[in-house]
Amino acid sequence: MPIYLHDTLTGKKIAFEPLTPGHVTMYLCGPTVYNYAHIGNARPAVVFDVLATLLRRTYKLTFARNITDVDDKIIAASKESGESIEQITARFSDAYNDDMAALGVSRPDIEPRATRHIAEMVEMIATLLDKGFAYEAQQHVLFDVSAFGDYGKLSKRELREMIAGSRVEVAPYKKAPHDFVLWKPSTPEQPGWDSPWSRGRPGWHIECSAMAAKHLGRTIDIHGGGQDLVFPHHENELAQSTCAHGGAIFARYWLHNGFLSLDNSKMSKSLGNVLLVHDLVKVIPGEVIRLALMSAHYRQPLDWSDESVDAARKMLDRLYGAVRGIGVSVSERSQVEPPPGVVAALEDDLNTPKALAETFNLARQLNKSTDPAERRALALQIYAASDLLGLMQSDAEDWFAGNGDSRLTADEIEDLLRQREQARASRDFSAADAIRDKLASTGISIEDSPSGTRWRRTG
RNA sequence: GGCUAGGUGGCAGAGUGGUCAUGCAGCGGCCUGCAAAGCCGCGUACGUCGGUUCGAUUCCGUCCCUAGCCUCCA
Repeated sequence: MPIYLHDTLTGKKIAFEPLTPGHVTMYLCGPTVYNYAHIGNARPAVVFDVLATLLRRTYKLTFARNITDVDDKIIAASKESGESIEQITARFSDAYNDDMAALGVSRPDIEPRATRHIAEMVEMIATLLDKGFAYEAQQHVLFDVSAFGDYGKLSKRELREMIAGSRVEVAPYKKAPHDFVLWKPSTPEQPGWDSPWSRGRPGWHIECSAMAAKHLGRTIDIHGGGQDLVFPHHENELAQSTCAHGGAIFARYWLHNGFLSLDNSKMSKSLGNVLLVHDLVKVIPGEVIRLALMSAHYRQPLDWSDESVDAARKMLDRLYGAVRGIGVSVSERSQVEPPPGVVAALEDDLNTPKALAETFNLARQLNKSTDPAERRALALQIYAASDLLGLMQSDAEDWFAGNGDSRLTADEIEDLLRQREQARASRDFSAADAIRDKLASTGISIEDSPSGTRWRRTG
């Protein structure tokens, strides 16, 4: 079965095939490291992590996700805090990787940093100047949008419409409003690099073009990012790369994830409703956050709320509850082929909600079955599906032991359960229920079963 | 104003030209000392108005509404 992906450029879901048989190249726009990542930033990281896992089943994958470590926002942050730019970018890029790891996001194969690719950017800008796609003005270098006939094709905009609706303040050195900066001069206190045009720094868009070309080649298979990057960032990348590389196709498939809202409103600093992954992972299990981000199709809008988090937690409770008590080792689960229904769902443009539904169907079958061999086989299937999705990486017992606010230790709980078992054996049900109530009041719920009593933290 | 996506049952959220999504919540039953968990069953869901069709939630058009983008932004 081929993998189908929705391509923004053509607006269609098309069968995926890499340029080089057997080898896929993928580039994802990563963070600008001037602050912690918020929950909206985590969506593409998770989405493309799932895609990477899926692709690696069939292909060799080279996956690059950049780190933008030169940017006006970083300069501003440094000015504000007094912390050096190097300290800020080091601190927040480490934090980004830690936070994403907490969500089960694997490191990409390559994490290019903008500041280590200035030479490549300068070279690319020089090429664009040579070929007449860019011009120099007052120490700036600008891309001449009018020189690229396909400009607007990715974001499906007509240039004149954009100009009509434009709110861009036209800088005096620009020939046309939508020409964008490839290189801009730095003041002495700003970070800068020598170039033929000025001591300065690159524009944002050229960074990704240069890094993608260096590490993945002139034509990459998949280019991803959030929907809001389509214009202008990806449109501009597309223009630069195509023009610099003699018309070579820049990206063969463009993938964009939908926007995440918070309690049905846009996350923004001015509203003060920005949720940082860094804070969330302290109070919500990473898998819950990850599942919440996968509970809607990646191209759909997704609303983040206490309810959506709660729903994700309950879904995981159900899955862990099904496999609980069935001992499966890590090496065993890694050897099992994931269920065909789950694979098919993901191969159909990464339909994670459907993949989850398929997994829940397996859980129901497992719960229904009384045959130990069948139950075990189904548990392995559920684990294999979860491995594909990056979920259920905890032991089921640990999951239910959780880190709730109960003050009782596991030993104390087990001790109370033994007392309750004795009371039940002597049919002293009021004593047994008193113990159950006591446990419930500290956030422990219990379940009797033929094989003994289980407990879980619900607080 | 322009562009691009959407509008599915109490909620979340897939999908389809004509018998199943799935999860949560609710109701009834089974199981249980009672619960919990689990299992079984139930609820006449597809924004509006038209059109195509034997038949449309699914295709086409209109309208209404929502979101994102058009400016840094995942």
